[in-house]
Amino acid sequence: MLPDINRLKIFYDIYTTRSVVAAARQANITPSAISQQLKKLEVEIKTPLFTRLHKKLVPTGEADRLFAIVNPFLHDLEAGLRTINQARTKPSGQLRVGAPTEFGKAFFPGIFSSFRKKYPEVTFSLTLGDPSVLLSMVRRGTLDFALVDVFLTQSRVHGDLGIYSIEPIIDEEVVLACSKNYCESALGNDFSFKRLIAGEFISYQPDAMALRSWFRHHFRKVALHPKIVMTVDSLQAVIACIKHDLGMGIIVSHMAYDDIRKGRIVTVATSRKEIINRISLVQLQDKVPSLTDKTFQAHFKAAMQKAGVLKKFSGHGDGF
Amino acid sequence: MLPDINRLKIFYDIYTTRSVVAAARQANITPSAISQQLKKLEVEIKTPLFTRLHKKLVPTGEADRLFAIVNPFLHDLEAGLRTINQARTKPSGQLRVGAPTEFGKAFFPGIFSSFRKKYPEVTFSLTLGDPSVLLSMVRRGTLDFALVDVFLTQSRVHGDLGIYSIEPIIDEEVVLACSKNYCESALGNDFSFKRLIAGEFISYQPDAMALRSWFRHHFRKVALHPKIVMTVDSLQAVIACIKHDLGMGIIVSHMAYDDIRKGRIVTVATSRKEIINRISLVQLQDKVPSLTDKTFQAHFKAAMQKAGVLKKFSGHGDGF
DNA sequence: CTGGAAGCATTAGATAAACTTAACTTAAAA
DNA sequence: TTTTAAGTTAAGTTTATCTAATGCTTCCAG
Repeated sequence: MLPDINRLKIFYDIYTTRSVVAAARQANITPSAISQQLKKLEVEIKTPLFTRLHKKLVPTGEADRLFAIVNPFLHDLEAGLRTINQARTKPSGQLRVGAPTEFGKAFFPGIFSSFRKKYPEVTFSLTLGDPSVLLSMVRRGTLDFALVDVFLTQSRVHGDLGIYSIEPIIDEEVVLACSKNYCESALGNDFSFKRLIAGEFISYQPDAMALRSWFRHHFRKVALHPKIVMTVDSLQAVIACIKHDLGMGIIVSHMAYDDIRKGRIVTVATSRKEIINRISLVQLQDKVPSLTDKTFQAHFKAAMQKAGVLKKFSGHGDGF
Repeated sequence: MLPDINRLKIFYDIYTTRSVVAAARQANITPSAISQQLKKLEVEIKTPLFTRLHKKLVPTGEADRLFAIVNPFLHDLEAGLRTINQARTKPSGQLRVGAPTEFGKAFFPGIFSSFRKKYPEVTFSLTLGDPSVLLSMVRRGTLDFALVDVFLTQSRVHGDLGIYSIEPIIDEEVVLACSKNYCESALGNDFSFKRLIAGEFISYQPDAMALRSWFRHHFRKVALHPKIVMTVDSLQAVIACIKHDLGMGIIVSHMAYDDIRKGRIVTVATSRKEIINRISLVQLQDKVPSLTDKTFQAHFKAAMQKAGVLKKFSGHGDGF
């Protein structure tokens, strides 16, 4: 059905130059080869493309139509390859990264912005989502890499983790927090299970998964019916609610660093260590990272380092 | 710079199937060949296109971009070739024809219309112009063929006529005509040079070329200062002016067939035969005419035959 | 946990192209 | 007329593509 596509390039050379000899020079082969290729192409598509006039080739209407198809393609191809190739010396092109919803919303806009100041040829596509979604996108090649809470999913990821390279980047401290006010008036500074469970809570989802796992971790008990006074699927919003004395909520400590340091927000401490949410950089094990990948990842890690995530509150931050 | 383009087709097969084996089936070659070609392509463009996962090929971002270029091209190409090929069994596509201005305006709309009733897949591009323009367009392949007053130009066509195939189609009788009224009242039915030159004329151009050559032909004299009462570059308009007794004008007899037959318009007869304007079908000698070409040309000739151009008034109509 | 099965990669050898050289044709220029 | 330039053709060579056979790895079934 389709002709030999290389011949179309030769056709292009002939069409643009209107000459076999000129086309041969352009293609760095002999006129004879050009002539033969053109003939074969005409046989393949069963249509004459040029009327042979002495020392001249006059394109037929079919040649015009074919050229109209081939010409833009060859230009697109050349431009595309130039772009692709230039990405080997200078970061450029689109970077497709995935991140957990809250984490992504909080950090990436700023990181993207600062990165693009250095490398304006790079564009981004940020996908926010659950680990399982992000991992499968990485596996399908839809994402170049993703930041993922691997610990949370490790077990229930379909397919095996062996195909990924997983590099821990930061450990988020997951804490139950409330305002200083609330801590004194509602809890009387008492962090016992009984006292806590009787309080009010702000949750991300109606099922209060995060809350339940916090209680499971810290008290080995299930918080049967926490009194959810507010449900909002945004970390920033939960922090704001806490500050307005609405109740207690699960937050990531470094996201409210200043408020905690200055005592406006209090984290509920128990005898057990805090839950650590390990966020890792996940990419395909066998993928050779592009220059753009590597450059951005370095930039990202530096930014995380600089933000000093976690280390301020506990000691188990630097992972492996 | 550019990679081997055939490999891009193989890349396309791999990308769409995400599998070497499936691509091999599609291309009717062995998986080994596919694998080798992919490897060579990746070396050529110095960019990995797929990360090899067990039993799976995951496209990189570069592969996505390349595919975005190759995919539409292959589809366009296939569609284009289908169209081109179908033109071998059924007239279709664009027919680019040239014609003298007046002749084209008068005949082609109707002929195109009747042709498209039979062959709705054919579209037209009609170029009206002088012989020299039309011939050079034919020579450059911009027109598939043209109707041309060859006699008028024969001598001053640049390049030689040998490259064209020239087939006389019709001989137009070029006459000086006026209304019956005008003939009687203004000329007194006297067609002598003196009487004629004293009359009023309708001309196409201010320089009255056609008029002058009519007088040169019929009286061997130059009509020095004909009294041009109207200038309009349209044969139909000139005929209308004549019918309104405005004066005499050069027209092509068959265009006013009915009016002449019924005596409403009178042609000025002299001792010499009428000027014959031979219109020929011109195309490149060596061009193999497409089915669409041939079908339309047959249709055109039949229509001319049916119109019975010229034969009604004189005998030298059927050319060679 | 062991033994196919399935998919991809690699090699060498076979096959099929693409290319070159050289001779020929033709039309235009000198 | 001779010369030149462009295109074509035929034959031989070179190059590249393909196949066949083999190995590797992972997945799945027994």
